[in-house]
This record gives sequence, C-alpha cells and structure tokens, in this order.
Amino acid sequence: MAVKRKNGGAMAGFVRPPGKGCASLVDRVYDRILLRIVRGELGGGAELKSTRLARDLGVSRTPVVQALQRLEADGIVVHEVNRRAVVRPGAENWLMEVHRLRELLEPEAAAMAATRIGDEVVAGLRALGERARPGRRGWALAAREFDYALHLAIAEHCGNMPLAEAIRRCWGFKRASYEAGREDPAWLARGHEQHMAILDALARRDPQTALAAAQFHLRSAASFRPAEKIV
Amino acid sequence: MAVKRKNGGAMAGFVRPPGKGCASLVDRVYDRILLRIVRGELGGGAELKSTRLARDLGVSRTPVVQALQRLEADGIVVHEVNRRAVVRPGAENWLMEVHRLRELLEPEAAAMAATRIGDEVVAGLRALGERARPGRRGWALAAREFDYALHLAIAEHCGNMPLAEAIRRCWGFKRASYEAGREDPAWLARGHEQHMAILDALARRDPQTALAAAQFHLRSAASFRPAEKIV
DNA sequence: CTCGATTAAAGTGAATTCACTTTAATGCGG
DNA sequence: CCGCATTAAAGTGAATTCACTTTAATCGAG
Repeated sequence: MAVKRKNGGAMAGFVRPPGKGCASLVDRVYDRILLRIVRGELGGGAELKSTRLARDLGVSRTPVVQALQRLEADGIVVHEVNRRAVVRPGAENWLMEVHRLRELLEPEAAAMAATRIGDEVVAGLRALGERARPGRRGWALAAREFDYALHLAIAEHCGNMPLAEAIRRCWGFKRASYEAGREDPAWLARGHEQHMAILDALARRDPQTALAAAQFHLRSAASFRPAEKIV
Repeated sequence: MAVKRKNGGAMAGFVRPPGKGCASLVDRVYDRILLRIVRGELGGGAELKSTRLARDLGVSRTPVVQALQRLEADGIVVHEVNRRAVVRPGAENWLMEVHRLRELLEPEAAAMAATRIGDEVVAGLRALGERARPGRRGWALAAREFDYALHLAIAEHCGNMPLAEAIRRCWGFKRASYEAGREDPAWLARGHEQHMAILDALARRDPQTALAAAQFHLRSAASFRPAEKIV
C-alpha cells in the first residue's frame, strides 16, 4: 500500500504539494474529518479507524493519528488506549451547542476587550466593516470576512488566553461548516448592523454596551435559525 | 540514539510498562510538558523542540509530536509548519486565567445540570461528600475527590457537549498543577460547605441557586488566593 | 444449531527512516 | 572587524516498520 513519496496521485487533489502558506497535512486531514462529523456524515458512535481513514484519504496513518488526537482534545471524538476512536454520541448537534457556548463566552469577552482593544485595531475593523456595507460590490463576501475578523479580534484582545482559545475553537467548528454563500441577504444586512453596534461599543470603550450588543447578536442568530443544524 | 524496544531503561521510571489501565505514552508526555509550562519552568516563548523533548523524556519523537498537537489544540502552545513549537507568550498565568474562564462556564453549567441530573448521580455525589466531611479519617483526600467528581458531574450533565468539554479541559489544566495536599484545612472545610451547597441546589433541581452557589464558590476561591499562580 | 475455544485478520502504539526546511556556523571579500 | 554567501547541523513532516492487542471468523464439542 506504499504511498508514493513526493505526492503520489492520491485522492483527487487532496494531497497538494505544500506550496508556502499551505496548511500541513495534519490540518487538512483534521478539517476533512471534522467536516464529516459536523455534517452528520459520521454520526455519533461511528468508528474512526486510523488505517481506514488513511487509506481513504490517501495519506499515511501518521497524520491521521495526529488529527484524531486533536479531535479528541476538542472533545468531539472519544478514544481509549488500544481501542478505535469513536465519534462522541450526540455529536450531531455539535454546532448548535457550540453556538450556545458562544453565547456564554463572547459577550463577556466583548466586555473585557472593550477596555483593552487598541485604536488601530478598531480602525482596521471599521475599514473592513465599511467594505461590507450592504449594497457595495462584493459586500456579502466582505461581510463574512468582517464577521470573522470582529469576533476574532474580540477573542484576541479580551486579555484572557484560555477564553480567547475557547472562542477560536468555536470558530474553528463554525468554519468547518461554511458552505459558500448560503446566506439570505436580508439576514446578512441585519447581521452587519449588529456587528457595527458591537464595534461602536468597543470603539467607545463601553463594556456594558459591548456585552449587550454581542449578547443580542448571538441570541438573534440563534432564534433566526433554530432548526438548522448548520449554524 | 536508538530507544530500546520493550521499555529500554529510559528516564528513571518515566516509561513504565503499560499495565492495564495505564495512560498511553502520549498522555504521559502531554502531562509532563503541560506541567512544566503551567509551573513556569517553560516560560512564554520557550522553544519546544520535538527532538530535544523526545531525548529528554527517553521516548521517540512520535508521541512527543502528538502531545504537542494536543497542547496546540489547547492553545497553550503555538506552532506553524516547519517551525518549532513555542510556548504561547503569557502562558505564565495560564492557571489564573483558566480560573476566570471557569467562572464563566461552571455556574451556567450548574444551572443547566440542575434540571437534568439524575437522582442516582446526586446520591453518588452525596455519598462522596459524606466521606469528605471535615474531621473524618482521610477527609482531606476525599474532599479533593469530591471536588473533582462534583464539578465533572456538572459538566457531564449540563446537556451541552462543547461546554462540558471546555470545563473538562479547565480541570485538565488544574489537575496538572496538583501537588499533594498543600491545602489549608480551614480552607478545605469552607470549600466543602460550598460544594455541599451546590449539591443541595442540584438535588432540589433549583437552577438559580445552583448557579449562584457555583458562582460564589468560584469567586471565593479566586479571592482567597489572588496572588498565587497555582490554583 | 449454539456456544465457547482457537486462530487469522485488522487495528493500534510507538520507533525508525528519509526527504526536505530551517537554523547555526564557518569562512571570505571588503 | 563587519556583512554576506556557503555549508554543515539540527529540526520538521510524513511514511514505514514492527511488536502487541483487539476483533472477527472458523471450527469442534455439546
């Protein structure tokens, strides 16, 4: 089953030669498996055999085992010594539950960030937000970029590393579910307003308002699509 | 540098023959490195070379690389492709910040668990709590066990897997810092009372009180030892 | 036919190997 | 002595190998 060195012809372009800035093989394997879990293709209790996954993905077992370590650290996969790794039962609504967790983390982080974030960062975010104003050319794409940048900046500047990491992790899961532009423009526009409200509060160094704005934004998103699994 | 098969004489008992129920080599390497980070022996920016660590610990690079993956997933280590892994700058007060994160997570989880936790679980916890009553023989050790079991039960039964995992992760960090019985008995006794208050609220299926009791417990712990890094 | 022992196949943990990249050291022209 | 090219050493990502464990499949006794 020798996988050819130097990018043998594996699995239709999955293994790309690692041009600079290219994620490592482990990262790509991780993304691939995570995506299949949060989509429900690999339901709770599904066995994740490193050998099988390696064969399917056209890579060796080494990066697969490492990706499984990370998924285990995420808690979405459980694994005991000498047993196969298994998708944690109930993982089907992982993304919904992650959203609930964000409601716990992000408002508080926004409040903390309000007193710490620098002017240059706010200015940079404002520029991004401007490009995402509804009606502008390519605003839908820019809006998603702005969304990501804003929430990540909040994490980055909240002054608590484990909290920041918890938020980043949530966004890692969210990212896994992104399918190109399935958003309703009206919804995107509403989201943009809410993002701007958060950013304004940050700019004013107003923790209370930042917290409330973030809370409103997340609750709003949760109630808009309560049934859908993919957030 | 061939590491002998079948447990060559490496590093003074670090590599034990894996008797049943024994954590994997990766787990032990992970614990070892994490401990050195949260203790501050490996400060922010310290380089974590897989080769060096493997040599020091008397194991091959494979489990070390896997442990580093997990530490990176934890966010306490940063790492880019083809560069050495590095302790995240600022990791010195990781444990203090983790405690702050727990204040965000656990009260909410306690409230959620109050409406879901089963009678048998409560009964089991009560039994543990009884053994940890101050004055009993071996109560100090039992108290720690009770502490751990209570907080983990709350995570387990809060009904939100990513939240549960976030709490478990916090306790993984806390566990790394445990040094045998450095606790002040008076403090332990106070902690026991607070734990019992939380448990009572859970037993009464009273989310509000469970939340408040957990909040009080955590704030209380934070203010008791504000200066110490090791929580 | 069913149940339990026996054995083959598949899987796992961990070491080793190897191609490639980064880092450090050396030496040489200015 | 300084700056820069060249090269050796150390390090990384990923494949392969191998001892051991679990899973499954087969077979024979009841």
